[in-house]
Amino acid sequence: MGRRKIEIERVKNSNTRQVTFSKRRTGLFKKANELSILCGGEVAIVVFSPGNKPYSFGHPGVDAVAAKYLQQEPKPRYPSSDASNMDELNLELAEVLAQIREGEKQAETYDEILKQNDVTTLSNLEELRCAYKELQDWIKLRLSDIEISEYLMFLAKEPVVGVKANSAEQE
Amino acid sequence: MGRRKIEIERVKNSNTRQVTFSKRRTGLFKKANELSILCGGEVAIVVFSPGNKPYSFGHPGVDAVAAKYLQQEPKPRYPSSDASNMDELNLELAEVLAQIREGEKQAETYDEILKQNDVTTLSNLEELRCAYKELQDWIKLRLSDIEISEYLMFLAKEPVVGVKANSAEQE
DNA sequence: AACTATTTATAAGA
DNA sequence: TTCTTATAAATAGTT
Repeated sequence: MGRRKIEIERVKNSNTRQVTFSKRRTGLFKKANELSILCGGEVAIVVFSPGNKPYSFGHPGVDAVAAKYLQQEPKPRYPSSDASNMDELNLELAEVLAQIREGEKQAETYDEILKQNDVTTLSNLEELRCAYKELQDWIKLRLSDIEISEYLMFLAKEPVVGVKANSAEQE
Repeated sequence: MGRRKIEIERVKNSNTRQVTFSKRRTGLFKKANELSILCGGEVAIVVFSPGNKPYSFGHPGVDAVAAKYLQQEPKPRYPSSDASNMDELNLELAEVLAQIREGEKQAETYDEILKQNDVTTLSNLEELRCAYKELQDWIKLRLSDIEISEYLMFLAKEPVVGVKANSAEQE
């Protein structure tokens, strides 16, 4: 998207990396803003620069996004923790862990393939690579769901932490 | 950026809006991914579709970035609950997340090995198998870390973390 | 889900 | 650093 095509890999030169970060962060926030306006969706972004400086963007704000997320959940989840609610949580947690275990079994299957050393052709290797990729994607998906709920829990608990207005983009 | 220039304003047609959302969300996440790789930065995005479905992207993970973001906030941010305890929790959580991050990098390394299709000898295969096994162990470790962090959430007396099953990913 | 005509983002250069 | 511009990439409308 510039004078030359670049590989997506860590930019070696520190200075160039900083410049790239600034440009692309601007672009990312612009895209996020457009998305929220075009589709009426809510968006929150937090990003750290190579120099570890935090930048954030949110429409209409991270806390609002969190509130919406929590609202859409069908089950009441925030009463003073009584027994029945705890049971409910445990059930949900058990569900997820069951899924995780299921995935582990899948992983073991792939491992079995690897243990049979008769994988010699490239086509087999490619097949293997795909299976591996699928596994990774599955894990990411699973983790992503867990992470989002943890993240939003943080935010819900913390009304003070909003997303700063995205002015002063300088670094 | 398409057949015609469009104004940045709410897309009126519901169907078109949904399509636009899907396309642009994909683009946004791709950009975020590129940014994190090119610049080694950390990125987290939470976005809601017009149909109110949540999507998230995080490198190394949404909660990891969020925790880092929250941690460096200097101001007291837990007015009602015990501040020192909450800070302690945050620190513990951050530690776990740091370990997770480390493991993710390791996983990426293994993935790189697999992507290079020039693995042809049996010795290489054996090496590959070991790498894969290590990855599996790492995954198990990581999953137990997640359980720990959820447990920490419990200890924080927080409204319980609801983990949402991620079925029906279609939108 | 694919396909392109265009618009938009941006890498390198000034 | 900020602006410019050639080029790569994203995407709006179409099939």
